[in-house]
Amino acid sequence: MRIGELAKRTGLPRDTIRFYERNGLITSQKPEGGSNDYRDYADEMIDRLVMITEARDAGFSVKELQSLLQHIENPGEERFEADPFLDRKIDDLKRTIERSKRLLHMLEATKAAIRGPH
Amino acid sequence: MRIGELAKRTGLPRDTIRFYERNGLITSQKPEGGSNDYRDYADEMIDRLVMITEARDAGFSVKELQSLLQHIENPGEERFEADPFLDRKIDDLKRTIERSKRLLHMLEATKAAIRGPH
DNA sequence: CAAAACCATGGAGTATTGTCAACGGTTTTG
DNA sequence: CAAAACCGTTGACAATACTCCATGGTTTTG
Repeated sequence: MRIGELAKRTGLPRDTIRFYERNGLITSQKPEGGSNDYRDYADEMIDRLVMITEARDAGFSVKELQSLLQHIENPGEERFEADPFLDRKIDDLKRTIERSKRLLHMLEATKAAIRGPH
Repeated sequence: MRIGELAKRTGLPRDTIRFYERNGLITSQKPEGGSNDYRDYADEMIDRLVMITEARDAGFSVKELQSLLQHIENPGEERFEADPFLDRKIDDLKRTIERSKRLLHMLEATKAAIRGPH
């Protein structure tokens, strides 16, 4: 699949996809002896981009995603051992969820206060 | 309280506090006929900055916080009516929480997969 | 009272995350 | 086959959120 189709399927602009690729978040194959230099994307990149978008929206930076995807793709080495990076990200996420819940309750209380007692 | 103490109590750098003030997130009194031009901060600004930090960490932009704090401070006008801005922010927050939970489960699954079956 | 610590302002600098435009080549389509 | 649609690269531009520095004045401290 070429970049235009990938863009259509994920809803992301082409330039954003290229940006993520430059930063190692996704990969493509460049046809060897072809007459063009168009990137060719595997189907899996669709899900991957959707996941990347979710993670970005959840506060993960591109740099964090580089490491994260690396760890997910390439478990290798530290099998049977704790992965400090993964553990830290999991903790961050838990804290983010708690923080968001606190904020949510605050906003809901504010809303109730504004509407006044009924 | 002057900016140095506020910085110590909130853990934020002075420049960040000034930045937030420039952007209308907090306020201070400038002594009228004094011999200096030092800002004077009320105690409430401590909690306010803590809340701002939480909201920033939860993904709120400074611009959003401007509006949000305005709405919280100044309910006035639309009493007894729905506040679209507040409602939208509440929805955003709910979506963020769900998104983060999905991601959390994914990371935990990844962790389990890496550790392998026991 | 002098040195150290603190404060203000203005403006420059930085990192992150895209987004856009220009230019030139390739593919698809009517 | 010509125009439209697509693709690549490079480099500029932009918004956001700080962060730092220079300069100069004020307050605190030993």
